[in-house]
Amino acid sequence: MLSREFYNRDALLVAKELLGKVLVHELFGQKISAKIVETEAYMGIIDKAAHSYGGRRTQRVEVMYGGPGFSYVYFIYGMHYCFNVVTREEGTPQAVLIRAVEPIEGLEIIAKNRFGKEYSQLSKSNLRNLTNGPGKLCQALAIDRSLNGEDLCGKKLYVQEGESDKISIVSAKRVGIDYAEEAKDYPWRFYIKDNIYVSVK
DNA sequence: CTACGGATTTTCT
DNA sequence: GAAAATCCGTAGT
Repeated sequence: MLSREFYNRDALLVAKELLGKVLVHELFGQKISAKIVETEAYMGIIDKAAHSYGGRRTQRVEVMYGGPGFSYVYFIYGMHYCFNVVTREEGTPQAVLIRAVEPIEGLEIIAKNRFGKEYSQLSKSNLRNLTNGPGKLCQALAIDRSLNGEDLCGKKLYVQEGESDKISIVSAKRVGIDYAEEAKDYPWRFYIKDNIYVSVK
């Protein structure tokens, strides 16, 4: 798995380098894994789109103020979870939102979690919508509030190296942050070019 | 293919 | 009391 030091850097750098790596959740002795294909950097104090903008420090965002390499999971729109990786040292509240992944292992569990069906019964539309969004991948990988604050340098939820294929990275505006004034146009979303699981091209 | 609105509840003001 | 780092179904082109 990735070292604590990997996460102890600016979210912009970590967001780019997480692309192509593999997110793993071990649950009930089963392994669910998926390649990270889309991320967004949230740069903390100076970023109007970040939950920690201006040093806002509430119960919800507390984990962002802790050390690097821990998970930040929050509940949004009354029904979805979003999974982030906390970056930078204690006191500097940055994070990287994982926006989309490509399923690798545990396909049956993923299919069941998302659509309550066997993998072989999924429609073409089902397959395309398995993990191509922040809320969708949390449902697919069974990530919920109980995993908020989880140590990603542990054995339950972690990120490991992927295949060392060369990937082409695209930068784009972040999604769903129209309230963030000038910050809404910053090119702080990154994704793997031509990957079909990317949520917004 | 795009556009739109409803769902549903935590979180913060 | 309002907004939210989203998703899904339906209707229209």
